[in-house]
Amino acid sequence: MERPNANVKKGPWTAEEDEVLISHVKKCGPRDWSSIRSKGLLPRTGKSCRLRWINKLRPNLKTGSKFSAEEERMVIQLQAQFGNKWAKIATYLPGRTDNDVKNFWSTRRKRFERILQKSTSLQSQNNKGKSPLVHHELPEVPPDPCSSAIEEVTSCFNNETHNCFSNSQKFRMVPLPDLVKPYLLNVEAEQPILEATPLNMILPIDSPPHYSLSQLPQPQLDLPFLSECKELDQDPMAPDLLDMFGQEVTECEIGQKFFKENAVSTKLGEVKDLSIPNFVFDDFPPEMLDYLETLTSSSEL
DNA sequence: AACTTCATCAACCGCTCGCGG
DNA sequence: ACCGCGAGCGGTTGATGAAGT
Repeated sequence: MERPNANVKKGPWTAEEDEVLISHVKKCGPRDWSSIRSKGLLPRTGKSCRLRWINKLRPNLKTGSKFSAEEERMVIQLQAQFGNKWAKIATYLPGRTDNDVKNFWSTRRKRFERILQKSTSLQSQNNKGKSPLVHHELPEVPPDPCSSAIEEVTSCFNNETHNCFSNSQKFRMVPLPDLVKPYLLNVEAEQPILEATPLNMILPIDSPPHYSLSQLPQPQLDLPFLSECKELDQDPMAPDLLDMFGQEVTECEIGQKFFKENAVSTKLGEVKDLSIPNFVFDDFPPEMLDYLETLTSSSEL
């Protein structure tokens, strides 16, 4: 058993340490991590050894190569589907680790937040002495029965005043592709920067190839269906559910498997999972979440 | 050239989960 | 049922280099 803090080395790995670790894995396989230290092979914790193997030494890793546009799209879609389940997402991206995906996502999140911050501070500067930005200046979008709640949330996210509670029919939209390439946001523009983006337009980014359900990459590991999803699979209600809520999924062409893995309901959590990266919701005040819950539960099955 | 800002990556930490005793 | 342990996961931090000013 490992004794904590007893002669444990931390920090960057050396080539020699890598060699030792690789030869351990060759001998014993990628397991028994803690024995590496207990046998005196390396002064590293089992945890550290495992991480080093998973993230750097494992064969067929795409180390050093940037995420392709395809991979970026996959991450966006899968994150919207699974949330921050980086390990799970990584199984759909050959050669990528959970750490890679996590780093990728947090980089974009930070970038987006920074741009949003710049954007709002610029707006408040521009609005000094003027009447504040009001909704009638913004593009008006007819409510969509399927996605209005989501669009509304999206619009609220980009509206620093959060006053969309009182005017739910007019939207200030965040074009979600900019979550991927937020540098496309024109923060200098005086005019309303963002145009309404219907939800079904969100996914195509930079003329992407179309995924079909069968084309979507399979995970590298077998991910068993959740039991409730098996039930869903056999549930005679399932076609109706697909009609009502699967539309977004099928339009997004995320894939039947994903859909099945996430029990469908109109609860807020699933709305989150199906549509918008979770961080969009992170800073919402509780009343907004309650409000969304109300919106979604009004069409409860 | 010096400084700042930003992006990327590697690694650690704390927590949870599952398993075996 | 409980406990201890190892493995795995997600969040976070720190180092480093590139790009911008």
